[in-house]
Amino acid sequence: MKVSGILYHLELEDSKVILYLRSGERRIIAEAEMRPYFYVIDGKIEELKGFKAREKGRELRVMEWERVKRLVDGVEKEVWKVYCNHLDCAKLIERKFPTMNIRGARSDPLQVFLIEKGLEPLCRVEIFGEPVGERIRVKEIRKVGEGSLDELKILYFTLLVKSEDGFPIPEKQSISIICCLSDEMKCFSSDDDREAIRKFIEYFQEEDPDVIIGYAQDSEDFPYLLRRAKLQGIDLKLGVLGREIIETGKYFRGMIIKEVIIPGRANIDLFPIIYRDFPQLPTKRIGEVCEELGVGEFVDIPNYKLKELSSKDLEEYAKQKIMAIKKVAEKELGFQIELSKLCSLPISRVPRLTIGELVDALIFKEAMLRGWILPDRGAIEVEEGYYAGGEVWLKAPGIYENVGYYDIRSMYPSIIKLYNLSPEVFDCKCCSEKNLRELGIKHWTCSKRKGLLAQIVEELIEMRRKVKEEMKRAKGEEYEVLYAKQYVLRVIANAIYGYTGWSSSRLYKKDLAETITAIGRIYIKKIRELVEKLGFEAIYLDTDGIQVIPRRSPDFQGLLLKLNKEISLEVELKHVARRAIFFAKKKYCHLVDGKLEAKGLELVRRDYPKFIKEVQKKAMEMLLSGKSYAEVKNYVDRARKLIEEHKLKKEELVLVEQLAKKIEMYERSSKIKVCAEWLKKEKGIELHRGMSVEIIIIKGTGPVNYRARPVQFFSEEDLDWEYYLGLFDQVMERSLAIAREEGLKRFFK
DNA sequence: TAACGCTGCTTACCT
DNA sequence: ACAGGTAAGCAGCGTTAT
Repeated sequence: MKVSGILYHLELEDSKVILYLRSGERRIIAEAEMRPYFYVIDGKIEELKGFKAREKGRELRVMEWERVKRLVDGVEKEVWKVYCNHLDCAKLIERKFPTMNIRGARSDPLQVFLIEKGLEPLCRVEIFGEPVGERIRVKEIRKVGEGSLDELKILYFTLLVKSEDGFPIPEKQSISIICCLSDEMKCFSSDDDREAIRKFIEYFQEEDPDVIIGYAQDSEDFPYLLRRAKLQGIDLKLGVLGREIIETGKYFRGMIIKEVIIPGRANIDLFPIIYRDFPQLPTKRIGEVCEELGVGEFVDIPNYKLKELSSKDLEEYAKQKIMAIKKVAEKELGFQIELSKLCSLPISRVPRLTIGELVDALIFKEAMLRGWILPDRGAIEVEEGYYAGGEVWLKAPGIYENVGYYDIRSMYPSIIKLYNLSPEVFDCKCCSEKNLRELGIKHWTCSKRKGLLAQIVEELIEMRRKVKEEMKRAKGEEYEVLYAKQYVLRVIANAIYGYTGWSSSRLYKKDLAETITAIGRIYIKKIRELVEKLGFEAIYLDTDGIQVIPRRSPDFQGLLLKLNKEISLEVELKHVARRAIFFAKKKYCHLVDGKLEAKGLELVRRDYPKFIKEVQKKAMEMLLSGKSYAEVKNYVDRARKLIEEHKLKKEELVLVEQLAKKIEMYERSSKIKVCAEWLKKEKGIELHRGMSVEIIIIKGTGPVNYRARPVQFFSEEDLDWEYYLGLFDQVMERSLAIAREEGLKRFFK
C-alpha cells in the first residue's frame, strides 16, 4: 500500500524509527527498520565479529561488517562499517574497546535516518509499505513535497496556580485553571482540580493534536500537572493511542532541565528557544518576549499576584496568556523549522539544542553527504591556553559629531571562505607556497584542495545570497519563510568560527581559530589606515566594526566606495550618527535618526536599578540632542531628589540578576546567590541555574550583596535608600563627566 | 579598629 | 557548553592610619 502525509514527528523505539504523519483528518503511524552502525577506522575487528552481550535484559550483538571507502578527515581510506542490532550495542562496544579507533557510535540516529532517506522535517512524504497492527511497516519512503505547520493540528497549552509567594507546591495548591487553544479556546477549572484535570484529558484526547506548544511547559506546567494528577489518582495519558507522558531530566546548557515526552506528538516548549536566542531579555516573561518580537502587548501578572484575581479575571488572564503564547509561536517557530530543515533534525529537538550543537549537526550532515567521517564530538584533545580574539581600540572618551559606523560584512565567514580555512587543509604537507606568510601569519592553507569548512561556509553564503534574491520578489507568507531561511543561514554561518575554537567540536583546532581572528585584526587595522589616508579620523574599533569622523568633507558614501576598492572583504556603512558619546571600550551611544542607540551603558544592563537606567537614558538623550551640561545636570539633580526623599516605588529600584551557576560553586557572595539562599531558607523555594530574580537592596548592616532580596517579599520601608543614592551618584558622575569636561574645553579655547 | 587599597570573582555586555 | 574582549561592582583580605 501507499500512503502520504506531512512528516511531523519521529521517535526512536529500540532500533526502529517511528514516523508520525498527518494526512488531512488522518494520522498515519509508520515504522522503519534501521541498521545502527559505527566505523572502525584502522586496525583489526576480529574481536568484534560475533560480539554478543546482555544489557538491561536485551541481547546486543554485532550483525554484519563490510569494508567501505570513506574520507577520514579528508583522506580517502578503507574502513570497517560495523552493523549491530541495537544502538546501545555501538555505545557498549565503544566503551569496551577504548583502544579501537571507533567513530560514529554516538551519532544521532534520527538525524542519520533523515539524511540517509533524503527527508526534511515537516516535508510531505510518500510511504510504500504494509500494515502491521496500527502501523505501517515502511518498505520505501521518500520526500514528495513541502509541508507546513498550517496543515497540522496544533494545541496551545498553559495552566495557572494561585499561591501565596508565586512558588506553588503541588501537595498544597491545586491547579486553578488549565487553558487550551486549538480551533477554539477552552478553559478547565473546578473547586478541587480533579474534575478539571479529567475534563482536560478528555478534551485533549478528543482534539488529538500533532503539535503541543506552550511556554515553559516542560519545566513548569507538565511537571505540576503530573504531580497533581498523581495525587488525584489520574493517569496522564496525553500521548497518541493513550500513551502516558514521560518526564525526563536532561543536561542542557549546563543545567538539568526537565524534558517532557508526549509520545506521537511534537512537544514544543518556547521557553528554551527564548532562553537560547534572546539572552538579552532579563526576565524572559511572555510580556517581555511579546514586546521584543513586536507582536502586541501582554501584561504579565507575577505568579505571586494571581491570588488577588477573581475566578473570572483569572480566566480572562489565562486566555490572554495563551493568545500571547500563540503570537510568540507564530513569530518564532518559522526560524526553528528552518533550523530543523537545515540541520536535518526533528522539529521537537531543535528548541533544546544549543547553537554549538546545531552547528555540529550541520557539520555532521554536510560531512556525511560528502562521504566524510569526522571525529566524534569531544574526541579531539584540547590544546592549552587562550588565543587572541578581535581588536578593540578607543582613541579617547568624548563627544563626537558625524560619526560613520562601517563594518565588514560577515567578517569571519568571509575570511574562512576567502582563505580556504579548514582543519584538514590547514598547514598541509603538500604546499610549499606558504600563502598566509604575506599577512605575517606563520600558518598556511592548501592551494590544491578546498577544505570542508570552507566549502560549507561558501555554500551557506551562496544559499543566503540566493534566498535574499528571491525575497525581493516574494510577498506575505512566502516572504516570511524566505526571511527565516536567510536568517538561520546567517546565524549558523556566524557561529562557525566559534565552532572551530570550541573544545568539544569535531573540527576543533585552536591555531585555526586563532588564524581566523588574526586575519580579522589585520583587515580592520588595514581599514583604519586607509580611512586615515582618505581624510577621516578613526575613533573606535571593535572586531569587525570601525567608527570614523570626517576631517574635511563628510562624504561617507565616497569613503565606502574607496574602501571597497581596496579591500577584498565587503565593507558596509551601517549608519552615520549625528552625534555620539564614547565612555570606554564597549560603552558608547549614538544619535541615529533622532533616536538613541546605546551600547554597553548601564541603561542597557539588567543588573542596574530601573530608575537609574531611566534617568541615565534621559540624560543621554539630552546630551545627544545638544542640551548643555547645566541643563542635564539640573534634570539629574531633580531626579536625585526622588531617591533622597524616598519618593519611588520599590518596582522602580528593582534590578535583575541571573543565577549563573550552582550555589555550591560560588566563592563570593553575589546578589543573586544571596537571594537564592534566602529563598531556600525562608520560603523553601529552590532556584536552579539559569533562573533570574528581581532584586531590591534592604537596609541593615554588612555588605550590600548580603542585603539583596527578591522584591515581592519586601516594601518601600525596607529599602536601603542610601545605597541607591550612592549608586545613582556613581553612575551619573561618570555619565556627565564627559559633558562637563567637554564644556570646560570649550570655555578655555 | 576604621579606612584604604589591591585582587580576582561575578555579571552582563559587545562584536 | 560557538569564540574572545571589556567595564564595573564589590567581597574578601591584607596593610596602613588613627
